[in-house]
Amino acid sequence: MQQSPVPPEPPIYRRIADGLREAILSGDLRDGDRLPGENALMAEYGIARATARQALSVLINEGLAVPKRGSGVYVRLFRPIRRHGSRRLSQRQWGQGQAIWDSDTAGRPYAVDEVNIDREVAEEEVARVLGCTEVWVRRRRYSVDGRPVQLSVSHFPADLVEGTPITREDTGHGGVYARLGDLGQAPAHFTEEVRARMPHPHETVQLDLPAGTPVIVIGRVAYTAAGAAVEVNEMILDAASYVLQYDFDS
Amino acid sequence: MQQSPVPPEPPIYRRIADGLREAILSGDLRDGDRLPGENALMAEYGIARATARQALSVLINEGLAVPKRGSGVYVRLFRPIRRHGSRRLSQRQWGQGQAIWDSDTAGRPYAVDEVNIDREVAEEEVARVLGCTEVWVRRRRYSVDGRPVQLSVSHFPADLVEGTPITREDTGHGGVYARLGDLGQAPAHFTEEVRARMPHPHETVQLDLPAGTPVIVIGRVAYTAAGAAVEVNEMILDAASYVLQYDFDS
DNA sequence: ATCATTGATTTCTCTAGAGAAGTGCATCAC
DNA sequence: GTGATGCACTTCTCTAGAGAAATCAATGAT
Repeated sequence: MQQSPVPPEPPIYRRIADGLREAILSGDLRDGDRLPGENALMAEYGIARATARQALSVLINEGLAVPKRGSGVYVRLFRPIRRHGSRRLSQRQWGQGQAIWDSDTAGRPYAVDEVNIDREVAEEEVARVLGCTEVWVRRRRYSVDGRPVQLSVSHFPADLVEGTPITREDTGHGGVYARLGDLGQAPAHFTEEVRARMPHPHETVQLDLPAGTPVIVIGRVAYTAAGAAVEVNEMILDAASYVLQYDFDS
Repeated sequence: MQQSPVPPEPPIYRRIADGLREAILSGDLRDGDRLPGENALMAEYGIARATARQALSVLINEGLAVPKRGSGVYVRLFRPIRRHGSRRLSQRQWGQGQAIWDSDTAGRPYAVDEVNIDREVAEEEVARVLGCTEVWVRRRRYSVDGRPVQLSVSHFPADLVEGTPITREDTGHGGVYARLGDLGQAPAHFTEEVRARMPHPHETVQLDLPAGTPVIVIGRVAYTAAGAAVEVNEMILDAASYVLQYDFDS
C-alpha cells in the first residue's frame, strides 16, 4: 500500500522558517530589519533553543538573513554591482533603462586593498593554457564602500612580462592591458568561464562572507589578435554583491 | 590592552569539519565515498550527537557532501555541463534548426520533461523591458541524464506571437528563434544578466537540489536588429551542474 | 526464484539545560 | 563632555537523551 492522501506536515523548525521567509519576501520585513531571535521564537512557539536555532539557520543558509552575535539576526539586502563582460557592446545602444535587476551602483569606486605580486611556477591548468611554466602572479583584493567584494589572481607568462611594470605594484596608466599593448601583445579576445559554488573557508575570511552566500568564480583568458594567450585570471566574487552582464550579437 | 598572541582554537565541530574537508579536497575521499556518520564521529571524538551533526552540516552547506537519510553522508561530485553564451546563439546554429542544447550537453542526452504555456499579464519587470502588458509565457524544465538541471521561463509579447507555433508546445524546426525569424523579428542581439544565490524552496524541489547547492540565475533579453525586445527569459540553473562560457572581443 | 517482512543501521527532529562570548546601552567617575 | 565600567541581552557552543523515519540487507514464505 501506499499513500499520501495526507501530505505530512513539515517539521516545526521548517514551518517557522517558512513563515519568516514569507515575511521577508513579501516585504513585511525589510532590508536591515531585525527578526525574532532565539529567545523570542522559544517563547512564541514553546520550543527548545536548538529548534529555534535550526529555524533561523535555514534562513541564514539561504542567504536571506545574517546573524550578528550578541545583537540579533537581521534581514539581508541585495544591492548588486553590475560587472560588464563586453562593455563595447553593452554601452549605449542597448541602453540601460532596460536592465532586469536595477543597480544604482554606477560610479562607486573600486579600491584595491591588498596586492601581492610573485614569480612562481604555474599550476598545471594555467601552464597548459599559457603554454609556459614560469609565470608572474598578481593577487589582489577589491573593495567597494569599504567592503571586500572580489579576489583576483592573474597570471602572465614570465618571459613575456619580465622587467615590465606588470611585475610591480604600480602598473602605470591604463593598467596591465595597456602594458601588454606596449609589448605588442594587446588583448583582443577574451573567454570567460563562469561557475557558482559555496565558498572555501579562506574565501569566507578574505571576503568576509556571511553564511549562505555563494561565490561566483570567473576564469578569464585573454588572447592577442594572433591568438596567443597572454593572461589567465581567476576571480572570486561575492555573489550577493554582483550581477554580471554579457552582451553579444547572434 | 589587546592581544591575540594566542589564536583561540576553533570549536570542535569546526575542527572536525576542517579535517573532513581536507580529506575531500585532497582526494583521500572521492566522488561518492561515504564519510563517517554521526555515530562514528560521536565515538571517535567523544562528542554529543548534535555536535557531530553540526560538523557534518558544515560540509553539507558547503556543497561538499550530500546526506542520504537512513544511509549515510556522501562526498559530492561536480560534472558540469558547458553552456556557451555567444556561440550557442549564433545565426548559424539556430538558422539551421539545430537544437540549442546540443552544444550545451556535448552529446549528453537531454529532455524537456515539463512544459507549460500560458497567456498571462506580465510582471512589472518583464512588462517594462518588453514594453507590453500581455505576454505568452513558456515554462520548461530541462533534464540531463534523468536529472533536472534547469528551469526556464520565457516571455514573448502577446500581440507579436499570437497564433504562431510559439504559443504551442511544438514550435517546429529551429525552435522559437526560427519562428521569430519567420515573423521578421529575428533576434540579433542578446543581453544576459547572471547572478548566483541560494535557491528558493520551490526551486529546491523542482531541481531536486541537495543542501549547499546555489543556483545560477540568468536573465536574458533578446533584441531584433531594430532594437525591439522580443523575448525575456529567466533561467534557473543548478550551479553544481553548469559552467557558463562567454566569448567576446575587446 | 520471487516477494514480503523483519531488524539493524542511519539520519532527522526535538527537548532541556548550561556556560562562553560578543553587543549595546545606561550609569558613573572624572 | 569624555571615557570607563557594569549589566542585560543576544548568539554561539556543547552535553545527554529519545523517538520518528528512511535505507539496506538478510530472512522467510510462497
